[in-house]
Amino acid sequence: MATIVDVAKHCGVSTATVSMVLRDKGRISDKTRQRVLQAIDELGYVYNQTAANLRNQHSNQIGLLLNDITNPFYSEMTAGLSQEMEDNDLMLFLANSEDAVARQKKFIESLLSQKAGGLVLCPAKGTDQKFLATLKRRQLPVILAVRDIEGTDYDYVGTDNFYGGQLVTQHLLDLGHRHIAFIGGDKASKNRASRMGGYMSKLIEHNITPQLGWMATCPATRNGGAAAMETLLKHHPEVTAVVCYHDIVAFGAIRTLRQHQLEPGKDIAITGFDDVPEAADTYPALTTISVSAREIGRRAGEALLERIRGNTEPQKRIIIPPKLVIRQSCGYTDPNDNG
Amino acid sequence: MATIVDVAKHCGVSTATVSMVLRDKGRISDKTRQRVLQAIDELGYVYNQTAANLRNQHSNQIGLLLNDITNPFYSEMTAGLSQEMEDNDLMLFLANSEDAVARQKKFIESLLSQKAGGLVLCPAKGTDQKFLATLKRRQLPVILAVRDIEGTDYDYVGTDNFYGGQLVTQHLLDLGHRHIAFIGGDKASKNRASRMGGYMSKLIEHNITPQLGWMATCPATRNGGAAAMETLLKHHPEVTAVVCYHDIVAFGAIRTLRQHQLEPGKDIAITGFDDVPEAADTYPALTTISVSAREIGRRAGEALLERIRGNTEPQKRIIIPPKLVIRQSCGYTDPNDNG
DNA sequence: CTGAAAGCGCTTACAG
DNA sequence: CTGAAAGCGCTTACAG
Repeated sequence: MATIVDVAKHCGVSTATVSMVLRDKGRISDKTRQRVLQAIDELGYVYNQTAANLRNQHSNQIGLLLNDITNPFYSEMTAGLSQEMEDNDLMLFLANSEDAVARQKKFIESLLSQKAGGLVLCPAKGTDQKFLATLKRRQLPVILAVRDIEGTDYDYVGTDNFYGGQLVTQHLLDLGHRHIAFIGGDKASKNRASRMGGYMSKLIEHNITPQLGWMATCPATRNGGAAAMETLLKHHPEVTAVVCYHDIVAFGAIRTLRQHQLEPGKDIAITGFDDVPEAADTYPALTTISVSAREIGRRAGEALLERIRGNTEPQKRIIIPPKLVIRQSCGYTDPNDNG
Repeated sequence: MATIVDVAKHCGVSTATVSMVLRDKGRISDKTRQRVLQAIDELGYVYNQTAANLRNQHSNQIGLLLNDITNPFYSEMTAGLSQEMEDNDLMLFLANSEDAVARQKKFIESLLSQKAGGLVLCPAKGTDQKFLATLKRRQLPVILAVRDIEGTDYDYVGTDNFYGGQLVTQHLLDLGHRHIAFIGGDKASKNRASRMGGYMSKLIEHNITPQLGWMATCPATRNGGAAAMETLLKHHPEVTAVVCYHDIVAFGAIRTLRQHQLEPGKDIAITGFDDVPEAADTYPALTTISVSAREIGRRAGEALLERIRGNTEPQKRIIIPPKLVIRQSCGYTDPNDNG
């Protein structure tokens, strides 16, 4: 395996020169550059990034930690980030925390040990500021994505969950619904709290008292949504519409509806959050909040790049405005006809 | 930042000793080990993997190249592989080729430059043996996943596409269908050819002449499926059932069906391939071929680990048997009633 | 515009 | 069971 030394010898220059043409740095005469390039070609030289990493004290690698890559929302986000990284010759380390802080910690320690250049973090449930503070000390640039953490000064890229919750609830109210439930999500989830906050604020605005029984937590999965809908149906038959924590929960809830021969959009209105690709293709297609996961990934990548390049501006919070996407899962007609 | 040298000095041993306790190698007396561990703790020493990578001439990093991480099939596979990697303290590089050989090449070159330990490759469309042969020379362990390439001796993990195509076609034939179409997938796709081969073999077995007009290629996306179904409906109204290249194509096709007020499973039978999570939650739920993407990811990881550890057995081909999953998209009743 | 040389932080072969 | 030292292949500060 040829090294930079071989290349240098082969064309009678120093290794410094070779290194410089390799990275387009410093002033090298065109003639020398050509000679070096040719030697590289002739020797089949391959740049050894591991040596550069050691010498540079940092690598061209960045991490992405997700809770659940299996959720299409995160796949889309990953695609957006991956694109951004590729365009900048950075390599992307991927790991799935599955919402376990222990896994998260392990991954981040590997990152540190690899001298990774940065991290896009969708923090696992239960991540505390203290943990982030230790990260801070280690000088690793971090961008928080999707899930915010209070009391940190890392940049954050996400959406306005409160407003999204309002948007979807207002839509249901406009359609005439008065008995509106909210299901799904973890009790400790801040995003859930915000979405539910938006939901409740709209109920109040319309003089409807939020009922505790209308609000149920559940794992943010298809099965979680299905189970939550099951108990909701049993105990609160008065409900005519349900706001789901996100699309995946909604899909599970719809499954339960169908098992009860209830038609979403006709017998009961249902909404999601995220606007995952599948949402447009279910039957009826899901009315939901579009959050542009891909855009979140892209913007997180951009923000991370800036930090890696040494930008030390104060904390930035990039909030991508949510949009209501009206499809068929809330029907077209006056819901009072059915409820 | 403390190094191994600092640790060694701090407890009066050599760096060799520290290195050895760090990696649980060689014989170190328990007393020495304890002293070293304590020094590490006291100094807040962090192992520098980049130095180890340079010294070892290879890293603890492996690559995963996908065509489309946005397809839930690949997300599931990624989750399976990621799990396997984590269990073995390997880091996973992810990249999306989007079926462009140029991107694929670039990623693999980065991997080589990083001295990655191996690669799980879902080759991009148009990958030729020649390219794989050069990889071979570079000594990078590679496992092919999902898409096979002829004329290479790399291990392969995938499913039996031909048999899967047969399974689904036989099901449709059993239900009484005689005019069965096959839509979706790229003309050059080997997997598509195999699935379609299975489909045709079953038609022939039942004395049905496969019609060219019943078989349409299309991009393997939702929109591709939707468009293909559109033209099929227009030109071949005699068709009562359609085998889709995979689930995502089927979801797009179903969208078109709905737009024409056609009910899948009643007016027309439709099947998928992959058994993506969504398939169980669409309405009607999709009859499809289960391929266990997660298992493919896991097995690919296992196979790669073996190769990394120096196993030089001849090429291994791991074929995970496909299973027919009957749901509602082909109906329950005699399809002749409708067609 | 180019060269000589130190050093990044490990691991391992060798000696004891 | 442990130590001294070479070397992995780069990059950069310095000198010219």
